[in-house]
Amino acid sequence: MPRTVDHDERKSMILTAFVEVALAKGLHAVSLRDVASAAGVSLRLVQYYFETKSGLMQAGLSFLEAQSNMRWTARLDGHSDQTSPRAALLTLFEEAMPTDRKSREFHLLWMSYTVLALTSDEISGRAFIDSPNKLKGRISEIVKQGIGTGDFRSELDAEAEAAILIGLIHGLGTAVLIGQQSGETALSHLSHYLDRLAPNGR
Amino acid sequence: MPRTVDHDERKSMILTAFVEVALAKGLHAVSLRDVASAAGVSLRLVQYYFETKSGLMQAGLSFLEAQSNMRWTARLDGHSDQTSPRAALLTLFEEAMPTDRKSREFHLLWMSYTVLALTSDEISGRAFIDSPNKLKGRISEIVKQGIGTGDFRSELDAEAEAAILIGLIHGLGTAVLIGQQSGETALSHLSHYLDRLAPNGR
DNA sequence: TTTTTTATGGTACACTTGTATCATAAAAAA
DNA sequence: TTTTTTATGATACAAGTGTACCATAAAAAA
Repeated sequence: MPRTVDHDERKSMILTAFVEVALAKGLHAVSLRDVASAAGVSLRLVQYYFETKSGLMQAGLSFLEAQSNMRWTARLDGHSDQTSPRAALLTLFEEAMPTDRKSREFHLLWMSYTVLALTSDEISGRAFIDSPNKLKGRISEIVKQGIGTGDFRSELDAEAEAAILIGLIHGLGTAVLIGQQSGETALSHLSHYLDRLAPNGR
Repeated sequence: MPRTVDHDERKSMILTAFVEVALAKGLHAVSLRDVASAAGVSLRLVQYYFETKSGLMQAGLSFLEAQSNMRWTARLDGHSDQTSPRAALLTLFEEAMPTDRKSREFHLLWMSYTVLALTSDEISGRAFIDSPNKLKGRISEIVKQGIGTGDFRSELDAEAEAAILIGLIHGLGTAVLIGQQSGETALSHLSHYLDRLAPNGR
């Protein structure tokens, strides 16, 4: 096995270029040549590492997912358990809102992929169900915990609350992304909403 | 002026074909030839009526908006004023959830256009802010009215409530669209949420 | 040193795309 | 009836696309 080059490193370099192009021209308009040129490699090399365009697109999605997961764990590390349920949810919201550039980029591409998965079948739609479901599970846990500690009202249905909360997160996130709302007001709305879950809540 | 043909009728016939193709292949993959063939006309004719592809795309968006407006007014006619604020909001939700085929199609295309507007500048992004803002205004009115009649708690901030509600509508709508949630559960969550706005609400 | 495998470059092909051009039927206006 | 405007058809063109094929440097294995 000669010329041993780190395959994964090469791949992620190309994928970084892919993301760059997708952000500049739109995911639907990405071409192999664009990616190659953005990565500073030949067209052939992109083919070599991803076989087909469809392969590149799927790898791009996985790449995004991985990056997002890293972000989430980095953000939620340390924060665990001792903080109040309310603070935990707020941290979740802060991470989920597309406020900084990186996050906005992720939201945009994720949305683009969602549309693609809904129309063509080049992209499997499973990720777009599994990923929010995972988040929903996390939220549900926090809500349950909050009910247990008395931070939240005892009559709350944790599952239903979690469904509403991810709906809110997604809806407000999109509103921020398209510029209908600022990130700050969205967060204040979420905070306002959390107040109502408390037993003494207005 | 010879050969007087109803221009608008011809246009909307072609636009119907456009929507059909966009649903089948995805908005990003629509070609003028596809539309022409779906409409049973020549490529030249599509050019004749819409000049350029960009023209067709923009006309397609206006077409969708117009159709959606017709649906909204048709649904909300008669319902006005006498019904309770809660019932009025529920009707709004029912209309906004992508449950039937027509509504799902609209949601999908609207989302596709949103993505397009965010990446390329072929499509103006204003519609995607104005349209939800109009809805937000309507909701805000209903909430205000509900506060006035005592149906809703007096301490509510109508504007903030409206922002939260459109966020919820959008978020849950997308969840239904991608199949993460059924329309029924989404509606039940919304109904559940509305309970909390009442003065006696849990 | 020869051979074989890995990694990379160059390029050609068939196809689709949007757009532009030339032609023409048909009906109103002269 | 002739002329002019409107509506439609056929087709050509240049550009960009994904994919396939052929070559080759370089390093490990023989």
